[in-house]
Amino acid sequence: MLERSRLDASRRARFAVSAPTLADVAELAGVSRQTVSNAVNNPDLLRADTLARVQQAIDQLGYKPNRAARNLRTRSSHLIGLRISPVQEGTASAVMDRFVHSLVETSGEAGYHVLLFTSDAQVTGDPLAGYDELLRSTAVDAFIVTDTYLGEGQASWLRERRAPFVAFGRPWDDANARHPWVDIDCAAGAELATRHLIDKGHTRIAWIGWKKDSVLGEERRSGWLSAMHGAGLPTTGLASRVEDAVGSGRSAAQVMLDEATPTAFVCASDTLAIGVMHALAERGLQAGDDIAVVGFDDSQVAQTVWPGLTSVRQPLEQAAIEVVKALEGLLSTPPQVGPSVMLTPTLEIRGTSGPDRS
Amino acid sequence: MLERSRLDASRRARFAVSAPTLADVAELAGVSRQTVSNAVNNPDLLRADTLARVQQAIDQLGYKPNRAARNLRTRSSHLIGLRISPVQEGTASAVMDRFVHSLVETSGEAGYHVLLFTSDAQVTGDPLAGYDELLRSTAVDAFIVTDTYLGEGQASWLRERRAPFVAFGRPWDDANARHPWVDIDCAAGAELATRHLIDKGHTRIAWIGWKKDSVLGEERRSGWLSAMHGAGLPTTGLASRVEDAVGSGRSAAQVMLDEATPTAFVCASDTLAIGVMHALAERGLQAGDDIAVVGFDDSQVAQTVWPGLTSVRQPLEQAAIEVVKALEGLLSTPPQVGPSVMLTPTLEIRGTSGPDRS
DNA sequence: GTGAAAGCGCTAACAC
DNA sequence: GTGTTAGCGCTTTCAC
Repeated sequence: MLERSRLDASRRARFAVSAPTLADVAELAGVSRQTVSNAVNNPDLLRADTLARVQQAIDQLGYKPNRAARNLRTRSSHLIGLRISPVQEGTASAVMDRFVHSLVETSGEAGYHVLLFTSDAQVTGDPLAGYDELLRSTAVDAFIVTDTYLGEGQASWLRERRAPFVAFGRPWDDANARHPWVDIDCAAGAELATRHLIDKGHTRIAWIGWKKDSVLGEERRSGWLSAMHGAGLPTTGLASRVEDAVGSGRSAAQVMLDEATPTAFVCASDTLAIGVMHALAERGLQAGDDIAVVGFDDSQVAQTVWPGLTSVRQPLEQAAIEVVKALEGLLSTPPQVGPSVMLTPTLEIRGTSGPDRS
Repeated sequence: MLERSRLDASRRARFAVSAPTLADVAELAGVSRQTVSNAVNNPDLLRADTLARVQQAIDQLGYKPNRAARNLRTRSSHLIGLRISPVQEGTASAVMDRFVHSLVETSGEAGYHVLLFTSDAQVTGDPLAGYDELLRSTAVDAFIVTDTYLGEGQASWLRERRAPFVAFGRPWDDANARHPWVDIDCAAGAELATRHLIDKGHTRIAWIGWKKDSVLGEERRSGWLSAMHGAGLPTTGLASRVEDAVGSGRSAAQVMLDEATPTAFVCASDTLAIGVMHALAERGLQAGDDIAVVGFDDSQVAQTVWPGLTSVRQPLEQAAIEVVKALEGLLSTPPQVGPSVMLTPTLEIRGTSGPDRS
């Protein structure tokens, strides 16, 4: 083992053997440090035999380039920041979880790691504080922005500072946005769900959606609308707009059942769909057999609840792949911004979407 | 604006104005670079007026220390690695999600960021590959290890390499383990659930748990056992051990209902509890009114399913706080390893745990 | 194709 | 208290 007097005591205490450096490899392979660097980063530049010798030294020592040094030199961290928002208790949502996982997996393959942070909006009062800190301290190379339906705050702030970022979610407010984004066509999802019910013979299909100020909710609602109109079916009195909560879905369904006699419900979320199922249970009705229900997001609730909630599933794995692809373009030199990507959801058909038996 | 000819073109292209450095602040404040460094890291060393002058220069320039440079110098990244495992589709589990969020929040307050990575076990065949890479490239200061019930592989591997880590989960296999850990007393959770049912008048309370090779499952089962024994109630024929899947819980409940006539079920997970509820629904029985059911983990499913699944809730927020506390000790100089922490879960009482009406 | 020199931005050690 | 010096480990010119 090489003597490493250059190492300070605290490091020795923490790690038994200090990590080998470029210099160690160079010495062992009998080449200069640059040659080792080239072997790692530009192997094509080396002669085959030199490369082999260096490679062997690298393997023998278990050399890995030191991140901090590389980051300092290249001015990049190969880290991407992702802000996560608080878990919504009492709802069925599960989108972020799956997306984060896919993102970590995909970005890992591209050589990036995902750095999580929270907005601390409740602490500092500024939801952008987390971004600012990471950006100014050059901790991350880029950001992934989600929740774009909440407004263009994040996006415009980042754009102003010329911080590279990719949005998962279209720029709802800003038609002139130039940043790369990936989104899922949730109107198509709602349309898919509605058509499925129409195929099952339903003609009075209700929409339980979110309040009008939710752009996402209006978008999903438009899918229901166009499917209904496309089939020449009535929609009057069949739409309801409420908070995204189980109780809200329940009450909305109760009112709807009394006033509009639908045979099926399409909902903007699994949370609302579960609420509808509660309303049915209260009336002794069985979702699927008596009244059809379709949710949105294919949450764990949809997957496990009796008798299985038919639900629109977002292709989050694919979304993550596209996001990372956009990211790689953005971080290459010169930066390349490809076309934005819109993905189409699928429908997971389960027990709650039975045929019309009225 | 200062002229910054030292900056390379690619950086200028990406960020409009380069980040100010220590030298910029020093120049503006009319002090040396070291003094600025002290102002940031050891403000006590400066005279009040110097500190104020430097601070003003910092604010004026919007200076933030460059992470990479600081990391290189201090040999620490203030990053902690957390391996996430694939999302389990079709189950009700939600533990990791909540834990990750709490961890990000808590560690952020302590000056650490959470770096996510996956094992890529399916790709490389080595579940420890992710750890190895991050460790050898000195990308993280420490790890948070979860899933310790799967064996001591991660822990012993990290210990061998003297990598600092805190485990969320006790060292099941290794009584001699010296690393800090935080865990939740799930036996106490199961006991809590069982006692609650006993208080409700139930005497024939069945256990639907995991297979015998699951240490976690056996631990939870022991809580049910001790509550039953403590109340002098019979347990013979009332325990079942199955896979953690809705279908398994359903079949187990069917068999149990036929053979042992329980009036209540305690389950090792919400997933199994949902399975039990399916079995009840198939027999026209109402969970809560006819037969009581209690789950484990307080998942979104428990929170939203009709009529509300009573479930054991793990104090994950508190666990994250304790983990970060242990981490701070571990990363201080000299490293301090405090006592391990065992937290007690609570019971979220909902509709499925009604009184015995038999 | 390989080596020598320089320096990224910061902080530890020491001089004053 | 403050300034000077040195160097963390790497990559980027630029000679040869």
